[in-house]
Amino acid sequence: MQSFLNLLRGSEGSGPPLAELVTLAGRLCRDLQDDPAQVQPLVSALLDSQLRLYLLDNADVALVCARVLAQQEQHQDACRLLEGCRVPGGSQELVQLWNDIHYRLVMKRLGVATLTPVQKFRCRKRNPPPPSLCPGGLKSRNFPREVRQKLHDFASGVSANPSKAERERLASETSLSAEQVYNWFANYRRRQRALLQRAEPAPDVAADAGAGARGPVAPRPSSCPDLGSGRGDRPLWSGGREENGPVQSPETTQEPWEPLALSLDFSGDETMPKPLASRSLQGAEIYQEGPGHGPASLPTVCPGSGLCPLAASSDMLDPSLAAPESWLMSLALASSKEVSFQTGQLVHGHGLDFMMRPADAAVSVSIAALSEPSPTGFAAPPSGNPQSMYLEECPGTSGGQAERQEGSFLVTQPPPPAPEFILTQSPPELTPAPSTFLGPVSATELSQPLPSSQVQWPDGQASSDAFWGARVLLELSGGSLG
DNA sequence: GCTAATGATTGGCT
DNA sequence: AGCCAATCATTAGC
Repeated sequence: MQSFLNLLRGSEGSGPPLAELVTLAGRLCRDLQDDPAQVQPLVSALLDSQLRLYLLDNADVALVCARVLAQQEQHQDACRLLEGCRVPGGSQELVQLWNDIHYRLVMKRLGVATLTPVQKFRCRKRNPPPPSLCPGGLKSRNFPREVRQKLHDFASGVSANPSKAERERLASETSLSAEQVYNWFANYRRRQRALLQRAEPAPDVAADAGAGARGPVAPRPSSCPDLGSGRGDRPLWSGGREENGPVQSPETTQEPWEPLALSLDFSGDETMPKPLASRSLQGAEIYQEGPGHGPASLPTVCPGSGLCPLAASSDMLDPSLAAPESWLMSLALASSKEVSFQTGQLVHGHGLDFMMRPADAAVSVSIAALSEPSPTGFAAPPSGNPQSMYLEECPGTSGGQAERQEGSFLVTQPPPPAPEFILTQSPPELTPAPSTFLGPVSATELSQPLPSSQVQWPDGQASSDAFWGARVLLELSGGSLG
């Protein structure tokens, strides 16, 4: 120490110091930084030296000197010192010290002993470190947008549970580490679940039976790569800041529909394509046929020009119907577009079975969900009190005088006095149409623009089990179908 | 300044 | 190792 001070004094006035002197000063500072009795005179000598500008280009010298100044409450001097030093490549430690100094100033000003993380952040924003300390500037902690988009696309389009090989590939493609990719997907899954749980207003007891909330991801059919990881891994259609997944057609992004609050309880069934489920109750849209079975092959949602405007007023819809019933309904509607209603006709499509039955009032759609893929046949009408909602065939675009779109329905809210929505406790049989309801469908009416239909929902069960086994029993109970 | 989103960490569990 | 919940620190958007 003393020999260094002598060396320092001997070097003054003779031009720039030797690099060795600067290096020695830095090493000494680092070695003595925890010894106040020695570091104080060292710092005084360094700062009093005519060579201080050179010495302070050493990161350790600058660090220790500024720290000592800060400890002596000479914050302004410490900051000026940090602003003046030219450490090659910058220094994280110096930036940290810069921040610490400003934290102390803020604490002093506010009269507090500590700062919250947010207060520290604001302090850093207001007092960015000098460029000489961080030449590259402050980097955003968040991943670049393109990176997040890529990860999100993978999560929504392929799997939210990528294999190790997939994660490594994504890591190389995004310049992230494998651990970062892993964390991203873990957070993604977790937050998608949280999103669903938050949007879930009422527990569905029946739906929860037999499927633990933390159960493993339901196996996905090989033909359904899109949905593999379950209830939480699909993006909302238009909610939040998340980008839309690839399932959504470009057209849908242009629609001004309000995102419907989701209230899903798949309860172990993780195969439900939530976006479709929620969207199915939103606005005018039709489903176009898609190949194969299962949600991944669901028809592409596209806005129908007045066709099938589900949910005349979506805000009246009970969010608990957003899925999966509504989604099944959508499937029903989608599939029903493919057929003409024929009494007794069995229709297969999209993994669902439909049967058209003769009746004399309205269309009753009963949905029963099975846990196994449905072969043919029909699900027994659900027991208990089904919830009911009403469907009307789409009125189209011209003030209700629409073209007939066979199988295209409009979900309407029930007339008053039903306050909330359409979930009335009704007997398993057909719910009588309200007075303002358009009423039963006659054979002749079915060939007219606005046949009415009524849908009965099972209580709970449909939302509990796998979509794959869902059967829809579409009972066409209105008149004979000419 | 507030709030929600985001990335990371920790500890427990299988 | 992989997943989870809880939590923290940071950040963007308003």
